[in-house]
Amino acid sequence: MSNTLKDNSQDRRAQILDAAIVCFAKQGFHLTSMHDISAQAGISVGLIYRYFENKEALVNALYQKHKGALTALVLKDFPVDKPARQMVHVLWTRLADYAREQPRAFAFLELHHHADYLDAQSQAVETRIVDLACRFLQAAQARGEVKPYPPMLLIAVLHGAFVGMLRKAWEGLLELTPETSAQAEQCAWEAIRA
Amino acid sequence: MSNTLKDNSQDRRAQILDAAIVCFAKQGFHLTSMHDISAQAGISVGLIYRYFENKEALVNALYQKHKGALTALVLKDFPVDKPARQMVHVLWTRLADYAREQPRAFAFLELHHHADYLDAQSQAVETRIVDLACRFLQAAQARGEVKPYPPMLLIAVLHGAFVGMLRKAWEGLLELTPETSAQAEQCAWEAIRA
Amino acid sequence: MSNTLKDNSQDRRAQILDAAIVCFAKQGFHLTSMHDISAQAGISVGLIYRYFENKEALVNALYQKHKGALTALVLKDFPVDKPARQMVHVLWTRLADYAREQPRAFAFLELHHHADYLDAQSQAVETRIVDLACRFLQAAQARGEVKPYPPMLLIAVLHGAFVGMLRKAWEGLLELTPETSAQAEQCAWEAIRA
Amino acid sequence: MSNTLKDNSQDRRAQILDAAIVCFAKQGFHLTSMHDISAQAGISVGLIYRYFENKEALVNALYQKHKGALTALVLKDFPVDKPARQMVHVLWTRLADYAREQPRAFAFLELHHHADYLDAQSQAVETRIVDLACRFLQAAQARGEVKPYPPMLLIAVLHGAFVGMLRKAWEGLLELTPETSAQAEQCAWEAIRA
DNA sequence: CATGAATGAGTTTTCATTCAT
DNA sequence: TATGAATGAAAACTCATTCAT
Repeated sequence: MSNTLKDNSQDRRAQILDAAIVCFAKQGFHLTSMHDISAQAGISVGLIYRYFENKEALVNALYQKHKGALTALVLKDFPVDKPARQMVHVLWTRLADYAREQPRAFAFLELHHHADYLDAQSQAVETRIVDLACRFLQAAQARGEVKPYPPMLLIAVLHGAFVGMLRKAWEGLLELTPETSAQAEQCAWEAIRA
Repeated sequence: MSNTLKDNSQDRRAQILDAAIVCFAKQGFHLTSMHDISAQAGISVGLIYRYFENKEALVNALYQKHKGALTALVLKDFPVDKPARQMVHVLWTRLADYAREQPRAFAFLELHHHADYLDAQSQAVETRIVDLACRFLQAAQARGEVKPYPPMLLIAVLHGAFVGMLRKAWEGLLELTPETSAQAEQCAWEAIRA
Repeated sequence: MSNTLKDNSQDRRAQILDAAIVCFAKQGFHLTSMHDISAQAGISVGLIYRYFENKEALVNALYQKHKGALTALVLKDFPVDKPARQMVHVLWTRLADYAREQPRAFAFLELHHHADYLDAQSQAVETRIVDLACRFLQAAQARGEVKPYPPMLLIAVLHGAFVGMLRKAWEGLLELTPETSAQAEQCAWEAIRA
Repeated sequence: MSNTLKDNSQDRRAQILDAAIVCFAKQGFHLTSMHDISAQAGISVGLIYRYFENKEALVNALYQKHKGALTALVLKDFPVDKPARQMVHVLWTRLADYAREQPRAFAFLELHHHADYLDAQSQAVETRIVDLACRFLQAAQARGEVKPYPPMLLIAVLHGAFVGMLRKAWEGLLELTPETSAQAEQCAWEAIRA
């Protein structure tokens, strides 16, 4: 195929990103050296720079990739016109699925504080999904299904509850089973329902 | 008096810790250099090492100091035998007061990910308060006031909701007023109530 | 014909050398990367190594090529048996023509300091022309036309004056016109004439 | 003394600058690593950065120091109102003295091409002395002592002749004695005299 | 007790050169 | 021939920590 090169190139990129997320999830951005990533990927340090301008560009590409994937996963056929309870259910289970299947990606996205190195584009990815969530919540408020509080507050509570659950699970303090996830979901729903 | 030395010593320690929290809250652990802290404190770098073994010991001392202070503040005359709703109210308002009055301490404690450098003792401080909270919740569960879910899950949701609220406020996406705080508290309560 | 290969080969060499001189004249040896040269030539990096052992061999080939070309140009039908004034005139105008027509080659040859990387052969090229000039000057001295100083000194003054003029022109401090060049030539002549 | 610290600091700076000029004169800017300089100075690499922001700041400080010293040396009690021949004599002998006594400084200043890294201030140092020389020459032209050519051209020829002489001496092609220097001076004078 | 100069290991980044395709 | 991905050594620069004063 004529696009073998392109494919190889994409493979390398993906390989580096995969290595990076292992390191970043485990140690965070600042404790991860470019050498760590190259070693994890089984390649030389210099090669990373053929694919990413620098460490910051790499972490931003990584953020955008996974935040984008998570967003897409959550929003795919999202039950926009269904009752809020069902939206919360879909949201929660999809987040939980993602956290279970891609624990490192989720850890990277939610466990660490990114403010240091995220660029405007990465921040925009986050902003976009928050805006979307706001609109859903406002619609639900209009239908009287959820509390008439600032939508951003409800998002904060929902998101915070989810992340709180995950953190305790990561710390080994909470066993994360379908049952506990469902219980947490119920909590989250009751937190915001009218 | 021999006490003068001790006092001066304590003053110095406090002075360094105060400088450190300014830096850590603003830039995080890894982006803060010992020189940053010494400059903020108006002393020399070397002097910090008379009071703290190394950077890690300093950050642990800082963590324990503020986590301890927060714990003490929250638990002071805590309405142990009152209804859960009231306990949540006291908890929430005390946390909110602390976050408002000691924004840097709260940012340091909750904004950053500490797993890298916290030692066993620091983790124990956290463990202690979580255990306490568990007991309160179990009592409330026994009284049928809160959901019969794993107490750790309820704690995760409560804590997560509070931190979520604060994060959005820090990001400038949410105005944190007594009213919004009260609304969030109501959410949190309904999240866990039976 | 087997010549086609040879010719292509020579073309490639020339193509690379042409690209190299653009880069070296602009940025100097150390700031020019092999990738810069390959990009300028529109070929791949690896290909350069089919024609030149390494970067140093390339710069030496380049030096010898242009120093040789300049030498040939200056010496072509040089008025060996004419009065020194006329020799200086021919020398000066040919140097000036070359500097005008091949500004990059001249910049490369005279603007930068080559001592770092020039090999024996490159230095020999320079030596050869200097020796030649010495002989001309000694003949002129024998005729009493130029000062009876060490010929090398007179060469140094002549060459230095020319390069000095060019440098100021490169720096934009001096407009280089036929008139100013002629004036400088007159200076140079009077510098060495008996 | 209360300024022991200041003095030590100045000593260190001077020590680093001294080491730097040895390296830069020998190898040029790009071939000299910060480690080379630290080794030459007998100190650690990191220490250089306490005294100079970075390599570029170091080379600029060095340039300004020596260009400034040379300028001061040349201009000290310069025979401004004396005949041009005498001015050329003073100029030439002082340059020659400096080149003999501070060969490395002179090599650094004149042998290498600085355009890459010199900052505005360093360039201003050079500009200032050239402007001054222009004024002297214009005055001499007004008195009919030197050729009525663009002053910058005369400067180029004078300066070029001197540097040309020095280069040949560095290359070992010319023995630089008081006599040859005087001869070159005579050449230089006749180059520009009316 | 207090300073801050000094160290050197560690980090990011570049680039000449090689080699499988 | 020709490519350009891959390597790894070396460079600039940082910073926690030490120690002479």
